[in-house]
Amino acid sequence: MSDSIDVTLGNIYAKMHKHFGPQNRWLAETPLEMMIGAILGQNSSWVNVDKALASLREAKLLEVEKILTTPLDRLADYLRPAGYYNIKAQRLRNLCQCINDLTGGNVEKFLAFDQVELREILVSVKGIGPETADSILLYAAGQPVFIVDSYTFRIFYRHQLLADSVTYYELQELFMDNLSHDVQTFHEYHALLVLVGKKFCRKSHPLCSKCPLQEYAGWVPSVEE
DNA sequence: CACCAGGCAAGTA
DNA sequence: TACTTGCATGGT
Repeated sequence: MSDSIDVTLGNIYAKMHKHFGPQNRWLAETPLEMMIGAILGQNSSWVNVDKALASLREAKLLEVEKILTTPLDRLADYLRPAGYYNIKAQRLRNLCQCINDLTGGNVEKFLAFDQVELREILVSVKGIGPETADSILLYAAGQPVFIVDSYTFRIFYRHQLLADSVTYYELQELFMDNLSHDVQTFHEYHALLVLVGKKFCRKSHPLCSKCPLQEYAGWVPSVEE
């Protein structure tokens, strides 16, 4: 077909990268801070997560031991700006308890577990689901896993690039089967999807004609053998 | 004012 | 298994 366009996940990435340029995403100062940020970021804006992280840092609570020993209601108080502060305080506790149990509180050792094993450990922690686990794997452990989030679903669904019934793992598999497993690329791809989602693919809005991915709407991404 | 933000677990049928 | 609901502050 002379008028067909080549729709691959690589081309979609290239299109976004050309439109927005490279992304310098926020990165926490330490791996533990990354993990905490991943939990605080659940269904919350990062502006507010940063405030919570800053107050934790100010109070010198960014340590496994401190999070385990600080009274839950006091810990929760620092988390207020991030929302869901009671639940998130407990979730931070659960993660730190897990790190303590497995490696005596040694974060480096904890993150050095084999990728598959670490993922199983993470999702077994109450309060850590698929996306939070993958965020920790990519950003804190430096493992090449693709993070699927609500923006990823919404952007691809709205452009009719996938059925609404696909699961987290099916979509993750699609990306990981068709992209090179490169940490930096996965960082960038995810960041660009978040950007496109915020700018051109918001909830309760129709397909946006200004979206750089608009020309791909209705095509089925070709898959490598 | 209404709506939304880089989810997750628990409850219901 | 497949929905629905609670959690909560702060920005647009």
